[in-house]
Amino acid sequence: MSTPRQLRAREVLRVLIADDQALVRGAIASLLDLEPDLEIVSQVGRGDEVLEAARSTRPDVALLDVEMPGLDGIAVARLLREQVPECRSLIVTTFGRPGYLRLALEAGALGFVVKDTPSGQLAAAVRRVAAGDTVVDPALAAESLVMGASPLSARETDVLIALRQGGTTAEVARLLRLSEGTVRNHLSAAIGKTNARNASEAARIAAENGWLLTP
Amino acid sequence: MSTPRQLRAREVLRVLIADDQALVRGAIASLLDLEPDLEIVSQVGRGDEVLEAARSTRPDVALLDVEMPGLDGIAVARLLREQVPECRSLIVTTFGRPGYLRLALEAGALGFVVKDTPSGQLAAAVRRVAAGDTVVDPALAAESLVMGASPLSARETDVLIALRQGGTTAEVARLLRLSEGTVRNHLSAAIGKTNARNASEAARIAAENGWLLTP
DNA sequence: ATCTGGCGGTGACAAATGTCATAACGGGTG
DNA sequence: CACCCGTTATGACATTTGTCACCGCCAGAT
Repeated sequence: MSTPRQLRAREVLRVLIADDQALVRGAIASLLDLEPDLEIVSQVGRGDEVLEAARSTRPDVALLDVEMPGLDGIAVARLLREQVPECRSLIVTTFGRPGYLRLALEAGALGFVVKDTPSGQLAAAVRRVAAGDTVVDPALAAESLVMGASPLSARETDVLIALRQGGTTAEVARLLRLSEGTVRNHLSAAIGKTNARNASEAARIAAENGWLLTP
Repeated sequence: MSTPRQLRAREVLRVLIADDQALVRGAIASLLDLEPDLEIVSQVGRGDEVLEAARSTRPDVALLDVEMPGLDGIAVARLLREQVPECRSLIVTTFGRPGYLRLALEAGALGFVVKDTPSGQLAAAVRRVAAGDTVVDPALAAESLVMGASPLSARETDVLIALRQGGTTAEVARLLRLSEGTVRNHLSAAIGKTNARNASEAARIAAENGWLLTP
């Protein structure tokens, strides 16, 4: 039934895996290695190591975690699109942040699945992305539509990001070279837009919606 | 090639896997299935489904994620210890919270590894736990010693937990049936003990240290 | 029985945070 | 050009949050 006579060069799909948790990375590799038409050609644990690995091992598909040290998976997808365009990106992430999906697609990723999709479907997603189809988690797609894009302005986003790292507003002001009053203004706007009741809740809500990635 | 003539009863170790992320769960299963002496007898995605699965499938070792809906992995380990004592527990967690380790050992878990240990070592950890040895991530063990037990009183812990769910102190007070002033006092104490600069930072620090699990 | 120390609680006070009005500046857009 | 929007900034003000002194309770020690 399969077609042994079609001796295309593209019979075996070369796959790169990027995930910061070694155990998960190895486990996914062993899962995909069971498929005869998939070959794991590279495994990396940091976002900023993907590009070099992709250049040297020429994968057809890159499985990218979003949360990684060095560089997040969405930024990596953007780089791959520009510099290694023959490698398609499939984002595989822990949290179903609706905003991540939109950013990922804008960054040129073809696929987006969350880590609690059935493990049997991953190989199928890889094949479809390799073929040029887009693969998107349906539940997340729906949520992403209602949620829409981030309502936060660029500066408001910066302030929330800084707030999650340094603690107080005074420190945020110093970090961003702003006056304290300005920081409070941005925070007040962000609190209103996120329907939060204080700054830390606003930061939490924004993070949960995937609005704190620099686009 | 395998050894059909060595018909020992204990030749194959029966393993249960509990993790809320289906993809990770399946991937770990396929990783361990490569080992001829390990057999995956059960996979569950919720903490409160483990006990029933353990009773019906009689595993030798249970791999338990800490973060799970229904019941956290440490509480599950405690239950297994009491009600299915022949099943040893191995905690496999995403975050290396030092406090988790201590709680896990107190709950009767024999092993504790974080998800960024090399994937090749997982099978070895399973075998050692099955044999009754304790397996602990060395880096985490050292950190756990310096960190020690939680400095927070029971009530302070309650307040921080409530703060992470409801937003403002007023809501925390209503949730816990306390006066607002009392909540502020507990928070002040917690802020001092954690060297934080405001309540939300204290909550974050306590969570990162694994001090917010009800022991 | 009395002392003592930790914990939980109350109220007063100080400091930080959130809100609002206002204004100047620059970049786009009609 | 006039206009709108985002950014930065200031000052005034209400509210929330953090700190502290003090009190009552209970358990263990003396």
